[in-house]
Amino acid sequence: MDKPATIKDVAELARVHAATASRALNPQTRDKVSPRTAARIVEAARTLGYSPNSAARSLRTRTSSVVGVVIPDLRNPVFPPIVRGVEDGLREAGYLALLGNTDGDAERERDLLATMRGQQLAGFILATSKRDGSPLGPDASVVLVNRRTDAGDIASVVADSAAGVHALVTLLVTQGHTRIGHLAGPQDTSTGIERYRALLDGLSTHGLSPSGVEFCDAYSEQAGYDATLALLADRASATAIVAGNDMIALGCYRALAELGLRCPEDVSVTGFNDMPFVDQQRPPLTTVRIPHYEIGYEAARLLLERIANPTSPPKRIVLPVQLITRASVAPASPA
Amino acid sequence: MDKPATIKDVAELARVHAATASRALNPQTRDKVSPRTAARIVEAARTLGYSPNSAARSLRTRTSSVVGVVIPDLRNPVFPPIVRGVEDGLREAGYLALLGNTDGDAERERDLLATMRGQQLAGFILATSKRDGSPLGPDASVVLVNRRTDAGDIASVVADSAAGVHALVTLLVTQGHTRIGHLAGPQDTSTGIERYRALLDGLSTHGLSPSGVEFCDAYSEQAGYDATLALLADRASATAIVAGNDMIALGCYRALAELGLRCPEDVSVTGFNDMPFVDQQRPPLTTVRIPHYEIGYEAARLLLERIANPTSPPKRIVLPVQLITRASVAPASPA
DNA sequence: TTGTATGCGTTATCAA
DNA sequence: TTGATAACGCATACAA
Repeated sequence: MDKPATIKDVAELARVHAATASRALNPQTRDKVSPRTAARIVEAARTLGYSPNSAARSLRTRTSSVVGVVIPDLRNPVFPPIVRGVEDGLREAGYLALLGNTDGDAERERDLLATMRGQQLAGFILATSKRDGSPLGPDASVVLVNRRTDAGDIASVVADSAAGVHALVTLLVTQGHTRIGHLAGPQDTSTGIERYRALLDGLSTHGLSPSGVEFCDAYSEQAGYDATLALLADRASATAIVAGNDMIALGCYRALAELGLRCPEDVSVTGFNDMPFVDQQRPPLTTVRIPHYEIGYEAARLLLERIANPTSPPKRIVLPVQLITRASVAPASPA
Repeated sequence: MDKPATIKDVAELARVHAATASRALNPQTRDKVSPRTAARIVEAARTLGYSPNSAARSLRTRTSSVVGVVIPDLRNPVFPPIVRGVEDGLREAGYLALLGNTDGDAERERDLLATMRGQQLAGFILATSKRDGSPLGPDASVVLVNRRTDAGDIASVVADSAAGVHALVTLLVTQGHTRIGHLAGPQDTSTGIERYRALLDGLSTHGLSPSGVEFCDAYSEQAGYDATLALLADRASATAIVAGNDMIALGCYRALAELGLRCPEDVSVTGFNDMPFVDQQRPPLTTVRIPHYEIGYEAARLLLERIANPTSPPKRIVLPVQLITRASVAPASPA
């Protein structure tokens, strides 16, 4: 077992030509060879421990069983379950995931995609958050995660952000809140802008408008902290705050504590994502659970579908979300 | 820009032969071509947006710029920062990471490595936890993370578990604890066994032996919960519990609460890893911080070193850990 | 310093 | 149904 066996070795052992061995070993073309010789070839491959050289195959077929997966930062807790779902979905079809982080930097993303493009990848799953630009040539198989192009000409898998925000708004209104502020996520991300729009929309169906909106420049605890201070400096009257995501909500918690405001007695707070451990915060956070793993899994399935059938119209999958009610929301105080 | 430019296109545009273009574009052999023509070739490559076909290159050179990274489960919070560090370290050298999860399943690991082996990878970074067996042929470049072979013949990067455990023991003893129990991690993992041994060793230097040891079959909250019940059923006398990691410690928290025991008043608890959000638990957890990102980064550097120089003796890097003292440890009550 | 020739392992086309 | 042949794009030993 010095050098890995090639298809030629297999062919020799099975006393056929390499081309025949190739046909027998390839599920696509197996029926073009007689069952008897096919069995002999498969047997030979097994005894030799043959595994095809993917470089040679890629060179010949101009594709591979590897998919590029590009995300902003794996340390952001929403991405691990997504990537895990992607990986599981890919592996079922014998595909592997090539992972890259961009930190939300457009230049890093360009570099990374350029590097990946040289790798004969079968396709891409992009979970980067920026909304602008179609990142790859039209010939590439691409699935977007948590992100859609305005044109809608690229396949995508997203959670139903709008439904989640509407559920939050309905919950708050039901609890008697009428002064509802918003800590919006970055508006150059599709989640940020979608949730903001959904909030405006949801409030208006109840005849309300936001009691202040602050825009965070990042989905970070610090940005949430800063935005909360700004929001409550302008108008201290909001009795409920809808945060763009859980990290922002945690920053909001800290700012409220510093201002001497209690949650939920003085101000109700909601998040988005249902990150690990937000159920153990003080108070446990009311939020919207997104099926991260399923998003990744569906994205992988969708990409494989597109690879198999590139001309089919690009699907857009929207997965349902779930309202998770916890102690950070209480009825509005009569004050 | 229909089909990607090949080296032949570049050569044609620069009015040289493909071989010359290859030499000029390859850092290794750039000095074998005159500066003037080299500049012309580089310029041509740039205008054509040339990027080398990695499949062809791999086929020719029998290697690639891709490294396999194998972990148990990306959703375990210790791994994202490690993988991120790996990725950053690799990218500095133009390498990419092919990621795979095994769920700690030996068969899945075998399958995955078999699939990856067919991909002409330059090397492997293995963060799987099982201790047994050398997973790949001796010819492969491999770096182990959080794991060492008993033989020590494979390069590895680990945190100094023993020092961390010793620091915890010293802290507890200094606080007056003499009855210290242990919720050991799985003993088929190197971290589990190392921490257990270090605990025995650390206690013995203070003339103590453990006040009960329970072995968890997984690094999970549930396993920690079960083990705590078992530990305190046998002997309710432990005033401090050293958990194998943070997840086990959280399970311990839950079990203590259920038993009506207060932490830290009745029982002090320590964890290991300093996962996100354990500083926000009730009480905030005393634990040992492991430099996860740096471990990944150093693993990547070490692997690249070995790829460049395969015959050099395999290094074993041990990174320092840091004791994080929080409210889950209090002086032993005189009871 | 540059050009020529060859082969890496596989698959697709063509012929038998 | 099988065999022969060529080509994918690149890097290198050798010749010029």
